Amino acid sequence: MATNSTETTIHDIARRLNVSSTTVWRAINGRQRVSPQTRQLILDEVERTGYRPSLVAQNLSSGRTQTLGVVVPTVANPVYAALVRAVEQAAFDRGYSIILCDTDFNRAREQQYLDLIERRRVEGVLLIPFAKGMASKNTQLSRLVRAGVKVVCMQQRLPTNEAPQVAPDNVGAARAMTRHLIGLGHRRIAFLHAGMPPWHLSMCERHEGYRLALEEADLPENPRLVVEAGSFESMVYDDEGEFFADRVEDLLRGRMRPTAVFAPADVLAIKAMSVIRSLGMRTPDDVAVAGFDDIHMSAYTTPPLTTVRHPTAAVGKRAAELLFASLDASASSTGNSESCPIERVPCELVIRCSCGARRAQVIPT
Amino acid sequence: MATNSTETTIHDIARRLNVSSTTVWRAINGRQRVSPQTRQLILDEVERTGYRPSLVAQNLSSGRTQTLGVVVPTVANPVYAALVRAVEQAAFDRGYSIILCDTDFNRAREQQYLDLIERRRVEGVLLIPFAKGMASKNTQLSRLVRAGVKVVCMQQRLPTNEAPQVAPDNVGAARAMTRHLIGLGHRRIAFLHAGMPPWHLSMCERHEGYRLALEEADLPENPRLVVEAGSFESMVYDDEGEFFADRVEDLLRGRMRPTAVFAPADVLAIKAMSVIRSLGMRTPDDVAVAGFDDIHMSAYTTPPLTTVRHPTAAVGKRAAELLFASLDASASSTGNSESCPIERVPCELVIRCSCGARRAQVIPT
DNA sequence: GTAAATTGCGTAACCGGTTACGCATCCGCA
DNA sequence: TGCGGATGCGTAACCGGTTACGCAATTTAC
Repeated sequence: MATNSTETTIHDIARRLNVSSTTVWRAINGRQRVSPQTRQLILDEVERTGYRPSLVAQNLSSGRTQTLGVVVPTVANPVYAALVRAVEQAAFDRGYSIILCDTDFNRAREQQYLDLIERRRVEGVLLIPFAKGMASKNTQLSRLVRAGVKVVCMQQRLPTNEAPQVAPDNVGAARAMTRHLIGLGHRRIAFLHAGMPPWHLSMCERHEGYRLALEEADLPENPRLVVEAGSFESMVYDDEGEFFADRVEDLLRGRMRPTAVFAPADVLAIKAMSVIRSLGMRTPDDVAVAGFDDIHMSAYTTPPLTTVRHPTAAVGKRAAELLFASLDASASSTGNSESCPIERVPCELVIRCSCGARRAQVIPT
Repeated sequence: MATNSTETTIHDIARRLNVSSTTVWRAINGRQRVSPQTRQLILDEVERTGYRPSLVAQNLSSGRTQTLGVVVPTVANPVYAALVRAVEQAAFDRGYSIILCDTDFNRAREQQYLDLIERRRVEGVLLIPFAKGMASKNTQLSRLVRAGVKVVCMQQRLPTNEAPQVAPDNVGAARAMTRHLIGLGHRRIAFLHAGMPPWHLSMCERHEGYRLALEEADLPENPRLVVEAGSFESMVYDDEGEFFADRVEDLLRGRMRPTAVFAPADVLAIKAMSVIRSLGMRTPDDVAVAGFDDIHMSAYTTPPLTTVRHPTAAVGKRAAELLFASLDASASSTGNSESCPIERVPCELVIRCSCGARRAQVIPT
């Protein structure tokens, strides 16, 4: 029962003009023949009353909601925000709306959202899967997939392989960056691991790239240079920021002092530079720093940050394309592919001063 | 015509159990009496089939969509992202979903989104009104308001006073920060204006606060110290970043060289510090820098940025509260308040090193 | 023992837009 | 004059959940 009084319906217009609502529909949608006079009469009335067809009703009768769910740990993270943005643009171009679901790194909330999304009958879901306790089975997600809702993961893999994924080439890019550092003469390169496996798989992939590059160069990986610097959430919320600072300080004060630090996220790298400065050391003279993501601010830090350019726009766009392709396929045929490929988007190295470069430079990997 | 095959409805369940769909409804919603046996039979079947009621159908029949539209210029801006987050949390707590509309600073897109939002029959809209050409009448917004959709503005005022607004106390906070700079002995304080009036009213308000503080201290405002440093969009997208850098460089190289720079947004302040460094000057020794917003990164810049803490969480939360209050009122009575108050949320000064402080300090305004 | 109230459940209509079907009416053409 | 087809429009049912109404069966009350 509509509480709003001022909502004009197709039936109101029909009644006022003594025609059937079907005729009004035809006049508005121009799909079937209506006499020019009747059409004009109806369009005038539509104009006069400011009638807008209800998408709620259209959705119900068409069985299509033209809506996607976008589930992310937090839009406060600039990388996730960029992904959301890219996805949103792609959806808008296809006439789809985005329901934003910010899970706040919270597993229960994620599950609640996935349930809500299912009840809202969204056509597809774009997911950055990341929440405490992710290792266990994602019941709601499995439900969704079984219910025929298309799901594509971005940025971060799903431990269970239930949905196709689009992500940056974390291993390749981290390897290239580590190679770059080795090429600059660094032999003691630290890695600031944030996020325990298997929660944050992309961090693990970047770690893998780091490891591979060391191996290639016959440099044994030194466990004392791999710092478990706290959970990823702590980067975004300051609460545990102290823990991170303490770990980095331990690293820099220890006997195995690195000449370079590779932080697998710019937010971490920037915080690391802040710690370095607070210890009276200088970047890059005493310690070189490299990041990952190339968030907007990284070009303006002191010194500007050498980093990996995370192709957020490309990842988001590609994920949306994959999702729409999947929707189109299931609309036309019984497209039951069941394959869940992982697509990798290449990254670039952005060489700036934090590793000693004089001029900024962009290198494809 | 539903294309999905696997969608269980309340009628399917009813048919399978030889009861009416009304009975199924009653068993699920527990609002009217059903015999224990029938209830159990139905609940078992619901469980077995994994039935989830369609919110699309519920929305149509109830006339309430439990959905809000959130319209922002871009989630790439950390301040807007923080507002979206706060709003999203508040909405989630009330069982509402958020449709995210990123207008990309684009007027036409904003209008398209507002139209889409109206057709989707959202119950309310939270808007950060800001798009090129905003000075002209916002036709779609007026439509919405007339159609009875509740609108609350955040962060930024609407030139036409059509909706209540929640915003930080820009004037008061900018005044307090300018006072602080004056108190430190600065006499030539520059203001980096970004965004021509009347597009970016909050920038203008901050400018007003700056002006008031100067006036109080009997310091005449020097037009050469007020730099029109490009549009706000240029801060977020790098395209015109050069223009900003050039203007700041002109300022610092000019004969009226300031001893302090007040940038009415942290992203601007951070870029300004980057320019200062590139000119071989130092912050705060040669030029002090103050920002506005206290984005997450500002605590980790070199040097850490003195800034105004923008109460994004409070603003977003309050805006959502106002919107819900308005929805509740129109549901119960004919609540036709027609008043569009502007609510101001107080800010704090966050004193860090970029203005010469030794210890970080937070001061209420 | 009968009236009244309660319980359990079905029917039908509604929310607003969409669509299959069918029936007049009108036109062209032979 | 008659036939085929196009034109213009209305009827009714449907999408899936909700709800007013009412009826029969059972329980309670006096």
